[in-house]
Amino acid sequence: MPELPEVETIKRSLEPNLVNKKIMKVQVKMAKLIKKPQDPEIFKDILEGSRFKKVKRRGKYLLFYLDRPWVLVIHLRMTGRLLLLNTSEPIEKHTHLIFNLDDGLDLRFHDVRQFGLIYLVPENKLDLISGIRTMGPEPLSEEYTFNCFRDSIKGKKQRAKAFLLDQSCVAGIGNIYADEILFQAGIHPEETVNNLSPEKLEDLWQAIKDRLKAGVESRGTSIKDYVDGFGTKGSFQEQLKVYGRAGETCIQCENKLMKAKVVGRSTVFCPHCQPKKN
DNA sequence: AGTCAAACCTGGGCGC
DNA sequence: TGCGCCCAGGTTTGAC
Repeated sequence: MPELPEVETIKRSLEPNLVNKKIMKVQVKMAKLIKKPQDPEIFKDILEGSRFKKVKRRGKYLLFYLDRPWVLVIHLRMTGRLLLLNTSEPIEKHTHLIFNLDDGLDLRFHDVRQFGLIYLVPENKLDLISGIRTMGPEPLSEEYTFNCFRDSIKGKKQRAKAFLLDQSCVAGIGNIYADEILFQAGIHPEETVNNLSPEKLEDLWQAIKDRLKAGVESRGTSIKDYVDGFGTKGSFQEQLKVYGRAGETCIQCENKLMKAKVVGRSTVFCPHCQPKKN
């Protein structure tokens, strides 16, 4: 479900409402989602009595720092949700984890497909989580300069779509934003990245920053499941130019948008505005 | 180094 | 209404 803009929006909705809140009780309803530590009782023992100090995002991961040297790390994968609700609210189906806080609110983890990942690791051992250990640069950070981007692409023979979806190349992009970025940059999803001209590389770098930034400003894309920590939908779906529009008309040239499988993911693009060189 | 299919799950939508 | 099939915002694994 959520890509960088959605996870960032969730982070922003949760942080002001979690900082300094104490976890009174942890209810584990589906232990298999807790990947570390293995024993859910240890998970509960460390969390109960802790206070949230800070919430961060890294790629598509949410990091909840505590007033103990431990970090709660959550990846929402496809259908995960984190919601702040009154304890009195009925517990919806597919709610797998509940944190009862000291102000009458719950932080609840809800996940229809049960793909979500939950970890509790020592603050200085975030590298135990392989997806974080190998995570590429944050595309909206100041450090993600054109030089940084160009270096990250140097020598790569992946297709453009594969590069964007590879979290070790650049953090946080998923299927929706990958298609939107490639359309904006005018790059065919199957173009090999080391074939791109310097101009096209610049376009791609700009498009990564621009589309992700626009997604954050619209508070994410709500197509099926995505909502922020208060259940509020985003609005970036209104600005999608290719994703979900296969067979419809390109907004730039009036040709028909094509659908293809690239890197095992459904991909929509305009063959005219995103030509392939070879 | 890259690509591909399968696996992990449930539910929605479609054709019949 | 029901059945079977395909699809879905992500990532890992193992085979080539």
